[in-house]
Amino acid sequence: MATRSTARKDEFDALVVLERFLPYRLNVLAALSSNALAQIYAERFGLSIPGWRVIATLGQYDVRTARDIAAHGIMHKSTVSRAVSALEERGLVVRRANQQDRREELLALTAQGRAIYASLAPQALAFEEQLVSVLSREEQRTLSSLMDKLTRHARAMAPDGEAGQ
Amino acid sequence: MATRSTARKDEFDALVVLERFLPYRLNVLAALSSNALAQIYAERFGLSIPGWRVIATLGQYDVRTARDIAAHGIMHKSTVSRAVSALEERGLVVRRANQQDRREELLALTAQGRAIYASLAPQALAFEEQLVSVLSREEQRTLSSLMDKLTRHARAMAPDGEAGQ
DNA sequence: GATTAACCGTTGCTCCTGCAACCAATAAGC
DNA sequence: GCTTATTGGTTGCAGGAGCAACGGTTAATC
Repeated sequence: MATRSTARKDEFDALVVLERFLPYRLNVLAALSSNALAQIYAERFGLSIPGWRVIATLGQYDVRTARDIAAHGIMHKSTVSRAVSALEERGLVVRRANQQDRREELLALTAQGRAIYASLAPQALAFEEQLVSVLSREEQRTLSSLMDKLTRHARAMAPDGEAGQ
Repeated sequence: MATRSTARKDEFDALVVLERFLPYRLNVLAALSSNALAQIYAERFGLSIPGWRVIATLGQYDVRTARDIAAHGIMHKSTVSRAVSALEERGLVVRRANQQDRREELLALTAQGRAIYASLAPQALAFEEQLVSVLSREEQRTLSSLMDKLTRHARAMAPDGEAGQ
């Protein structure tokens, strides 16, 4: 193993090569993308990451429960709960009790919330566009399809309801 | 816009479709993979995520500074600092002052640290293998190459030294 | 060569986040 | 129908993580 006194193996007998280890690479890429995106919605709108995710989900789906949002984005339910409270306090989100099942609350954006969504969405898309601009359209489609496959499989692998609780 | 009283747009006029929005998808996939992997090194070895990353980096590169590790894995320098302190206290990592530049410290695994690395690495690889098993070898190579391109570009886009500070 | 700037790493502070326990409501079991 | 389990959501608590300010060291500037 340690043959030389001042060993410098430089990944000779490395067991895991991080640059090829998918979970590590996914984290690095997700962190880079998240950090960059966060600058937009944090600085300009004072939104946290979960806050933006809640708004984006409600912007797309109109009405959802906190549980749905958590499961969709692999967030802890307490994370979503607190994000929703903060957004409600700022008047961006409203809760409405579901009369069919009064355990859950139906969430929706207010007019103000939709305004932020409408203002933020194009900037988010522009960022994404810039990010994927190194790939050809064909490559983008391929990446998309591979990620879908992987995500479906990863969700299936996750212990029971780990797909967000 | 809101044409019907009980609107249910279901992504009709959604500005951002999360299922196709790359940063969101990257986060979801990274979270799924991280959560699953964390179970291995948290439960069996009491390691935090940054802790495991430090060990994996030193396992591969033998000797690195905290700064290197942070930049490599897009972690904040304080995160790495605290992870290293914890690992040192457990006797898994040693610091050695660099005599050429006494600002930085050269980090390395102890025998005990290497033992954990050796025990953990195969399990991590097995998990990765299981994760990518939905893809053919060809698809795995393609994904790998696309992710490399994207990551290089994302690193270049990041403000100056954001590639880990 | 003295001052200034840049850099590595640590730490106090604060906020975030996950866990687990909990409340309220519904569903299941008997 | 009453008890028990499950579920959606909240919250106290404790650990984790980012920010910014700092000490100590080296590089740059003049």
